Amino acid sequence: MIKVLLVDDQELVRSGLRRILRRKDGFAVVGECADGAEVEAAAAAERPDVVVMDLRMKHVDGIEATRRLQATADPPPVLVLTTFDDDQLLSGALRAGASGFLLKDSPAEDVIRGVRSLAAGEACLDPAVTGRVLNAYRSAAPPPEAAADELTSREHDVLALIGRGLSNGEIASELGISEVTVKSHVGHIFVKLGLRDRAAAIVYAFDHRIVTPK
Amino acid sequence: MIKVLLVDDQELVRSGLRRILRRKDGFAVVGECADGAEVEAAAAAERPDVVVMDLRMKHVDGIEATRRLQATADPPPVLVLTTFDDDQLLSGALRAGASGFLLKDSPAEDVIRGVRSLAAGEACLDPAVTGRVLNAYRSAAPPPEAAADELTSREHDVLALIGRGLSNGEIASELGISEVTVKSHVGHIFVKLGLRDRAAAIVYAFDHRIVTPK
DNA sequence: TTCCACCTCCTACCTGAGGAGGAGGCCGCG
DNA sequence: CGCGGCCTCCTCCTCAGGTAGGAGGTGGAA
Repeated sequence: MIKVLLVDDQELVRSGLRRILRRKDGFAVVGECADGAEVEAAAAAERPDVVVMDLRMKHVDGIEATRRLQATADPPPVLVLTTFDDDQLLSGALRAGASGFLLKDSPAEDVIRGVRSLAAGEACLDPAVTGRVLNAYRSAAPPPEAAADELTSREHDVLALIGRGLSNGEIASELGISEVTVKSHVGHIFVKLGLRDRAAAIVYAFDHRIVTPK
Repeated sequence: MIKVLLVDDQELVRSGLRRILRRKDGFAVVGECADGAEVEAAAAAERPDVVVMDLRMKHVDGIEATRRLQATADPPPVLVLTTFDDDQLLSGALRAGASGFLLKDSPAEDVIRGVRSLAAGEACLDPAVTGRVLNAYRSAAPPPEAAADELTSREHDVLALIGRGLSNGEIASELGISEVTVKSHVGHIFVKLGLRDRAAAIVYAFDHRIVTPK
């Protein structure tokens, strides 16, 4: 039996979900909240296996409620169910610790599947948003540091500092050598990598993961 | 009618998939490959809407085949179907450009759903692996878009081009304005964002996801 | 030893980038 | 209507950045 806590400020939505879950075996709605502020207390009292959470709510929105809930001890997984397919919401919800993200125009069976997945410790994404998460994943954990191997180790050091936006003078004092020497290294880097100026070098450094954003 | 190309070195698996797809309306298996090396040619000949791809194959494995396929013009989406839930495979397949990743112990209906999703331009992940992708997403893409909103839209355009390593002159011709004007915009950007030079601006652009690596 | 790659530092020179300070035109808002 | 923000373009000036061509020192490999 999977215990579910429903969080949505609209009674209509909650009753719809209640109905859907009741029609299937194996689910029990153990509580409902109309406001994100109530979620923590309700979860502590009812110990649900899954929390189904709307995002747009008055007072405390779903993202903040999710964040607070996930900060408690042994929190239940949160399945976000929202009307709006918005990057801000998606990112915010997942970063707040949600394990599932479904759009409200999903068929009822998808919601059922989602709740089951989360109860099993898995995660669940709406197909409509999976692509975007995938893109982030792809660009996120890059394979190795690609082949900038034509560079000597010193040149590599210099390129890394260029990639951080440092001037030749700063690189010089950072490495404890003269600015002239830095210029020499920089020139060699440009020739070897076919770059035109340090702007191109910075872009190269990011593209080849010699430095990474923020 | 969704045209599907099956790629698996085991005839048994292909026939199983063929059967599953034939039982449902709206699917047509337009080709089969037993080797990753054949995929490119088959896709070019049959123009499938979705490619269902095994990973473990002789000669050319599924990841390499996916990579090659995605490098062609207007490639079909690839749904990876594999026996092994392995991080290396997951990461490799997604990075190679796969839009879906399902495990072979998924129920038939999940495969059907996956193919439909991919044909619709969406993506699809097995619940068992979604969690890991989500974790990467969380730790990876901090803010999808931070507030560089103090910039005017034109300044934002200019910053994006700076971030791609362009010179003032190149930005000018790209935007169809004079280099002098570009310099003016650039100066305003520096003041507003507290940057010292264009090197810092490039780093800023990457850090704030105004441009992204590779 | 000789050779070579690398690191270091040098001079001299040229150009793009950035700062300072405006100016004119367009448009939306009070 | 006038004000202010934005976009556009201008000049004059300075300097960091980049090019060109070298020279001396080290250490490892042939």
